[in-house]
Amino acid sequence: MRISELARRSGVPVGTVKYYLREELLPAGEPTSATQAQYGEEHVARLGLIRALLGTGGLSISTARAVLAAVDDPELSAHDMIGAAHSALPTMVGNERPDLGAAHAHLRRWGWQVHHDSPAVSVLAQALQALQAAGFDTPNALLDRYARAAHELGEQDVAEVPMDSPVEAVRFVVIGTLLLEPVLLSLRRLAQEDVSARRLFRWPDA
Amino acid sequence: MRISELARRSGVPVGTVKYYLREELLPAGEPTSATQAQYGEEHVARLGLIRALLGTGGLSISTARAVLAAVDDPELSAHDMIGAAHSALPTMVGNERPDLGAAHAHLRRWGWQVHHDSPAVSVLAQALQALQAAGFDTPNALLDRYARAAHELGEQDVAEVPMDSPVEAVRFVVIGTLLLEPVLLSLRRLAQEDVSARRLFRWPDA
DNA sequence: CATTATTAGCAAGTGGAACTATCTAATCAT
DNA sequence: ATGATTAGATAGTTCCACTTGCTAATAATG
Repeated sequence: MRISELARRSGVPVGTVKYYLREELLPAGEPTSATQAQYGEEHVARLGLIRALLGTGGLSISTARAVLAAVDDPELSAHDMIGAAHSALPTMVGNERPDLGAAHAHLRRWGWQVHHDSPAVSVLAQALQALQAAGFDTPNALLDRYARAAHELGEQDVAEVPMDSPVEAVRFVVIGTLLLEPVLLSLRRLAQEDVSARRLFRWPDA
Repeated sequence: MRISELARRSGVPVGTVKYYLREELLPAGEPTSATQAQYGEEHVARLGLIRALLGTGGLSISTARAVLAAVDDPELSAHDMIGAAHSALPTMVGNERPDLGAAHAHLRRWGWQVHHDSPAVSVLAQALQALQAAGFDTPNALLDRYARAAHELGEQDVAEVPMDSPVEAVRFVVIGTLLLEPVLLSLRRLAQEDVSARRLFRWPDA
């Protein structure tokens, strides 16, 4: 398959395919001459993954490159995998490092064993800070409930990782972690709608 | 307080404050002359909220404007509020409308009462499509567990909405829905880390 | 074999988003 | 009255994810 067919099959414009090649998101095809290369089914699948990461996953090109590198790495061993996957994932931090104190206090309260400098801790800390800056109170009870729900999900996520193949496991963790996020968020919103509809939520006629 | 002090207090550069004024994210101050205006504490707080929405919340300027308009609207009545809040929230869709069939099938299975054309349904549908495009299998069992966790959170979210003041309620729903999202996502990742650490997750020595 | 289409690879351009800088005329602070 | 500050407007900047336009080489077709 040549580039134009690859473009047709994947629904990605030729120019964009070339761009992804340049950005090393998509591996080069097998060159058959100075101006031609062959692409296979794996390229079609890879483009599907790339579009999913960039679109729904909301990743930048450079983050996607890191994530895909993790997916490709056959050396990635075991428990480090989740760590590697997570550190390849986007942190959306950007600005100064937030105060990790509150976040660590919560983690201690829940007895969670996590790396002290895990990027997710920074994200949590920053999110808590943002809530505070926005004047939104976050009592422990609320966070505890969120933590419990998150922990149930985390257990299920980890339990489902296919243990027979490291390559598949990395794929599973990286993609599952990232692409299930919008699923989770939209389900939460839909659940809010459902609950509020069920309660026929109304004000006492202001 | 004049603009330079407002900028100092909030940590937002003067030029950016002016930009937010232009974009109608921040209400104008009380003008004291043709070239001067007074700002108050509410402006400082509002800037905190704006930065939280734009930064941690990941909203665009135009989406933030819609969200803030919802927060400001004292008319917004009751159960419509959650709907209004949600429709003001970002959909991150952008491209063509996805096939809603699968999403609706799940919602029917769960017996959730949601608006057929709720934006969250589109987000869910698109996320499911992205998973499929990425070659990631999402069996019903997995989604069911996610739905159950999400529904628990949704119940708690709705139960905590302060019913005594419509204005506060809108604030709570909009900010809570948006700014707790990164909290939830980071907690899920941390829970994954915790679970995988506990299991001393290892391969059988490849 | 001649002609047309396609391709790899590269450089430059585009459009949107979120600021950031500059300027002017008015006003304030001392 | 002299320097600092401000509102308001316009223009410029930076970054990002493409997109366009090229060239020289190769492939497909009649």
